[in-house]
Amino acid sequence: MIRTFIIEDDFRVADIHSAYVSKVPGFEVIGKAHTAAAAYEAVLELQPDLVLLDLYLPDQHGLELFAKLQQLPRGQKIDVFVISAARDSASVKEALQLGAANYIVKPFSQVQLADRLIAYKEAFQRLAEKTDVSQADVDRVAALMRGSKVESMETGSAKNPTVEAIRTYLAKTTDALSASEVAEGLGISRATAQRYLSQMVDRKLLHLELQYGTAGRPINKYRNHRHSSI
Amino acid sequence: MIRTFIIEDDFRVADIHSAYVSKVPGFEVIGKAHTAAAAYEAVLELQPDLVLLDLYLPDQHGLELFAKLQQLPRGQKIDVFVISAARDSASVKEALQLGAANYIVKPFSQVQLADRLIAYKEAFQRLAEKTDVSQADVDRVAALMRGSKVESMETGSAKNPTVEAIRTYLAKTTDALSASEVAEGLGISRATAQRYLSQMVDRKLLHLELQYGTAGRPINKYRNHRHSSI
DNA sequence: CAGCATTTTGCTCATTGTGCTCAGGGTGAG
DNA sequence: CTCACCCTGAGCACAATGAGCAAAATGCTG
Repeated sequence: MIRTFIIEDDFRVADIHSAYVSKVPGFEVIGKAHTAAAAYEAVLELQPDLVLLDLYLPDQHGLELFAKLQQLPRGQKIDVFVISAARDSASVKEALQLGAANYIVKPFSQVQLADRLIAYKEAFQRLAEKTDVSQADVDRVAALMRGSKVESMETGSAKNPTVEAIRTYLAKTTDALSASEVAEGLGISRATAQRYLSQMVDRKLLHLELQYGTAGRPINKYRNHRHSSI
Repeated sequence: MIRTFIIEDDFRVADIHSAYVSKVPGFEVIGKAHTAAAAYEAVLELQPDLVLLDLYLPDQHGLELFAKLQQLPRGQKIDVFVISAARDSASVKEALQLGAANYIVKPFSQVQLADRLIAYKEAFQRLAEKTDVSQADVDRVAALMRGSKVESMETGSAKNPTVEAIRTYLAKTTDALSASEVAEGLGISRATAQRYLSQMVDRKLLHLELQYGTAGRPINKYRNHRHSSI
C-alpha cells in the first residue's frame, strides 16, 4: 500500500482528495493536514510514501514546505505530488526543480488523479523489477512520473538507420520536403517516412511547416533546423 | 546562454562532455570539477544554471552532492542532469526524487546529449512565455525535461498546428484581426481561419469584438487575451 | 417601418493527406 | 527449430482543408 498524506488548507477539498485517493487500488490515506507546521510534524511522525501538497497554505508557502521535506535524510525521502491552482510558470518550474513527482493543476477529476497515481505507482514498480536499467527504462519511468506518454526520446533517435537516412536526405536540401517526397527519394513507403518524420518533429530534430492551398488535408513539410551542424 | 558546470571525476571524460556541451547552441561551459568538494565550492562561486553531475566521485557519492545542492536557497536553484553508468533502479529513483532534470545513462553520444539539452532549454523557454499555465503545459514541460515525447496524458491536448499558427500570428500584433486578415497572413482559406478563430473564442483563448460600419454583416475581429497594457 | 442591397459568417461536402492498424518477413535469443 | 520482437508496407478510416452557397446581420432608401 502506498501510504499517502494530504496537505490542503481547505477541509472540504482535503476530504474530496482523500476520497479520490482512497478509491485508487494500492493507495491508502494515512492522514491530512491543513497547515504547513502541522503537516511537517505529521510527516516526520507518520513517514508517508507520498504527499499530495497544495501550494496555498495559511502559514507557509507550499514550496517552502516542499524544500524542507527535500532536506530530510536520504532514507526518508518522500514523493510529492504538487496540487495547485497556481498557473504561473515560476511555480511550475520551481516545483519541478525541487523534484515534484507530478504537478496537477486544480481543478481536476477523480479519474485524472487516479490515472496519475497509477502511472506513478507502476513507474516505480517497473523500475524496481530491473537490475540493469537502460536509458529507455529511465525515460519511461520519468515519463510516467510526469504524466507523459511513455515513449522515450531514444526511440526514433539517430541510431535507427532509416532515421539516419532521412536526416541525411533532408540535410542535402534547404527545401522543406513532404513525406511523399522523402519516401520517393529514399525508396521507402510514404507511411514509413511519415512515421519517422513525425517522430523527428516530436524530438525537435526537424521543423514542421504546413503547405495549405487545396481542399483536403494540408501537406506536412519537413525541414532541417538551421543549426544542426557538426 | 545557459551556463553549465561539469562534475566528472575522469579528466578525459570531463573534457569530452565539455566539448559536447560547447557545441550546443545556447549553452556554454563555465567550469569543471573532479571531486565533490571542489564542485561544491565552485558551484557556490560560479552560480551555474545547469550542472552535469556524474554519480561516481572520489570523495562523495554524487547523490549526496546533489542533495546538498538542493538545499541551496530557493533563488539559487540549479538544474541537474545526472550522468551515470549506474544502472541500478535505486539510483535512478533517488535521482528523480531529488529533482534531476534528466538522467542520462553512460555511454551516450553527442547527439543524444544535444537533443536533451535542447529539449530542456526549450521546455523552460516555453514555460516562461506562459502566464496562464494549463495542465497540458505542465505535462509538456515535465516531459521535455525528462526525455519524453511531448504529448501529455491529458487527452485532446495535442497541438493543432493551424491553431498554433493562428495563435502565434495574433500574438504578434496588438490589433484585432479579422478572419480574412488572418487567412491572408497565414496563406490559409478564410473559412478555415474563421472555423478556428470561432473555436478559440469558445475556448476562451481569444477575445471577440465586432466591427460595425457598413451594410452587411459586421466583421468579427479577434484579439489575444493578453492584457499588454499597464 | 419595410424592403432591399451588400457583406460577412457559418456550414456542408468533396477532396486530399495523415495517422494508425495489421499482416508479413527478418532477425536474434533460447 | 520456435518464438518474440521489430521494421516495413499496404490499406483504410478519418482529420483537415477549401470552395461555394445559404443565411444572417447591417445600413440605406423610400
